Amino acid sequence: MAGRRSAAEARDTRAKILRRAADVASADGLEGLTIGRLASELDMSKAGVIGQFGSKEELQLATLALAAEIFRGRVWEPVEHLPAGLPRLLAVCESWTRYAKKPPFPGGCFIAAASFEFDGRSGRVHDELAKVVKRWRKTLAAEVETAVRAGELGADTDPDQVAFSLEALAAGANPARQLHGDTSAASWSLRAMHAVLGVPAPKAA
Amino acid sequence: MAGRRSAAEARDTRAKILRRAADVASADGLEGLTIGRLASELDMSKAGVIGQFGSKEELQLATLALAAEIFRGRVWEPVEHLPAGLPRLLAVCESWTRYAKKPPFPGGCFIAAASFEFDGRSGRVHDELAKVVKRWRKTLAAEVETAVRAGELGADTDPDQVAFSLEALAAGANPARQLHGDTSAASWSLRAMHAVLGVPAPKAA
DNA sequence: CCTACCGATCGGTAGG
DNA sequence: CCTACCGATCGGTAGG
Repeated sequence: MAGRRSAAEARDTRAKILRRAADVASADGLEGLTIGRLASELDMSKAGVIGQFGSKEELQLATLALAAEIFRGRVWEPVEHLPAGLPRLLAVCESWTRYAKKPPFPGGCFIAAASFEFDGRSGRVHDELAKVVKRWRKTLAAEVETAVRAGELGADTDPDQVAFSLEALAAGANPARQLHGDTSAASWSLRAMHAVLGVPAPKAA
Repeated sequence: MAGRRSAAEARDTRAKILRRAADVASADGLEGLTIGRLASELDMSKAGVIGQFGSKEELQLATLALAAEIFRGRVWEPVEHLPAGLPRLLAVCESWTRYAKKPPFPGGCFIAAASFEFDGRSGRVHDELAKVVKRWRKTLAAEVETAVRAGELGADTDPDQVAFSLEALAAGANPARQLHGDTSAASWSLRAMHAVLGVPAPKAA
């Protein structure tokens, strides 16, 4: 036991490491993620952890890729089948808000936290993060464009402006919930998103 | 030379350390702030740096206090003299946006970054940060209430909802500018804040 | 505010 | 994927 493993076992181990890495990084940041801590929490050796990835940076990139995949699975995939334009955009707001309210990681939305953590740095993690977020923004902006063409949103709507606003409002739910314990954070977030899209908010809660 | 210093010299040194600490922490986080790095950048010994504060946590708290003071000086104080309510609220949006566009620290707004960095942790830095942000939210919400009483905002306006939205939109300018290099981040932010306050945006840019 | 030092932990490697 | 190990750096202290 404890020697080299089969390819299938190695894949399992890799997945186990990444799950835990995402949990840790969601709370303590991608930089606060350390190989030694991961090893002890997983009852593995440091060499066993890092051997799967080669370097901490590769581990960070793989963790980011997992988080992006989970985000997509929880926010985009559930609404993908809906008609493009405003209906799907509103559904995204809802799945996004649900995601922010019950995040898959203990520290909340990983992407939002990492965006603020790495915005001032340089390197591959910064670059990859920028790519991931830009892709999501483009998805949102394209949806806004469709809604404008369908006449569901005003002709003077700026898709990039709307995409920026939605993202900022979604991200804001994170510190609101976790820093201040605001239980209404998700509902604030959703109502503000609705307002951006010109959907009237129901009176009171 | 290099022995004990007078009280006045010690104060100067303390201020110099904190300035640099805020610069470093704005880019690399309050946790990424290390005593050794600070010492070498300031051409001091580690003992000289930490001796002023006693522990890293105290240094983090002092850095946060400085950042909060600078924020207040750049965002609130310039508009404090204006009439309370919507006029002052709009002026806050402008000074806030200016602040986000030309931040006093290389890594952008310190408070926003720290909020996302520490929202999932516990301890004195988390608690103090929560206090600082809550104080600011209360200032905003009070201003909204004044505007509602003056009839400048609709009677069904929820002050906490508005405060949340403004803060999220201001914070969002940070990763937009630094992660994606969006030069329009500040203007997106301002226009979205205006929309929240029911102020019509000027057509196009 | 300095020198000199402490134990702990960092990322990572050699070799099996 | 483990043991055993590397140099570098971490936060912090003693003592002047």
